[in-house]
Amino acid sequence: MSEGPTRTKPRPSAEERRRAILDAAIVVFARQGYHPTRVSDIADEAGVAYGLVYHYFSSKEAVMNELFTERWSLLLDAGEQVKAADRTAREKLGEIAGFIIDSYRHNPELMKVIIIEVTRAANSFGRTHLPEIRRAYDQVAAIVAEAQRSGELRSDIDPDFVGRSFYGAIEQLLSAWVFELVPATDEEFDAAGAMVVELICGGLDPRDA
Amino acid sequence: MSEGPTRTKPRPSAEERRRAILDAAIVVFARQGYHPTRVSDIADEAGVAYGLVYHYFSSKEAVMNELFTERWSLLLDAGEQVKAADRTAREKLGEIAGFIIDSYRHNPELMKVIIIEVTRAANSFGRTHLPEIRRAYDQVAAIVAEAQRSGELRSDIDPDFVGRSFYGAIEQLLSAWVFELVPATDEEFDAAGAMVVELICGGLDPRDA
DNA sequence: TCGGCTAGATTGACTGGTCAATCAGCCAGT
DNA sequence: ACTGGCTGATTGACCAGTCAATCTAGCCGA
Repeated sequence: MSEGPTRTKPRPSAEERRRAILDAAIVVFARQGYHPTRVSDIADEAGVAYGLVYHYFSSKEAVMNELFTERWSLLLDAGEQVKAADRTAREKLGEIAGFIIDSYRHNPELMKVIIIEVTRAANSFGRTHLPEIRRAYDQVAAIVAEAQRSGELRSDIDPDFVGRSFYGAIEQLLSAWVFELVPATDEEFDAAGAMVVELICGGLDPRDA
Repeated sequence: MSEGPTRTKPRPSAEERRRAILDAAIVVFARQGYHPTRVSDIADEAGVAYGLVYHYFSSKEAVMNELFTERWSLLLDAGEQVKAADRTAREKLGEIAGFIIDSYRHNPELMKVIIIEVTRAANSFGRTHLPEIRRAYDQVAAIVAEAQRSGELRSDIDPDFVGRSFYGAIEQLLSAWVFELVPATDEEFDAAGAMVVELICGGLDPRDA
């Protein structure tokens, strides 16, 4: 076989290896779910030896935590930005919804794993990461509370409840795409954000239409 | 020890035994979650031998399925009743929310198990029972669709999306009680139903208030 | 330039512990 | 004395995490 003249396979850097393992984990977690996947599945998908996973991560659980934390901190950062911006509450909620929907659009497997295995998995990772998850709810609640103070939104509904419901609606939205109950097309993605905001902010009353 | 004169322990009927096992399962599933509970935990809680669980049920999974199906069919029946009733959509959704909240009020452990282990557990029982779960969403969607046709509700939001969001909000509501983020008091129970309906049907617009 | 040397990366067979499910009988009630 | 509800020790499968051995890159002194 003709080999290149100098080197044919430069060994990947530690960072690249780590990334390869994380990316492989996204693929297999998305395909089979967290619990049914064996560590060897991750290693095989990444094309590395079983033991190497433990060289870069302390446990299978740590791999999952890394995936979640990495992405969720982006979401929280975006939320803080939006919260501080000078816009109507409606626009702010629209941007948060849009950010999440775009995350799904560009990285459906990762978002599937995060929604199914963490956010909705109240007894496993959802329990562990409750504080971070709540922080996202609280951002929405804060936006709503401020808008209630200024009179932009009616004040007779608990803002914490709105925050939870907002994410409840979004979870259901993504779940429907994940389980292919609704086609995950660009048109759906574009329409979905507006729908969440309309439902939560605008309600269903015809006086509004 | 003074024993009664005739019989001290009439052996429980088969039906009673079966019930005792199901009730024990509710307690331990609610306490520890489905996956971490061993079949011996159920047997111990019920005060029966390990093997007896397998006399009445084919597997640990079958116990869980029975718990879910038993209760969910009540919910679906109630939903059909409400759907057919002669009321406004607002009232109908209020009754469905009220039914679920009352279920939690009177049987918090069972509802905890159903919400956490089935409804929100998209990768285990949630997957298995998706068709039945969807049926509940569809009832809400049908109520909304009819109200849209009659003009009671605005028509520019997909009723299927409303159905999913409605249950998304309720899931979050119950989850908050389950994890004691919000006190599960009678006042909360009474207020919660109205809040769901207001948010989903009434929206947040002050023009409405 | 070359060989030896070390640290860190990489390998995968193996171990230990966990349970779900089975099954060979036991015994209470008739 | 029979029979079917009932018992619980046993078995078999599974898999996360360990670890001793091997490899490789790059450094250093001759």
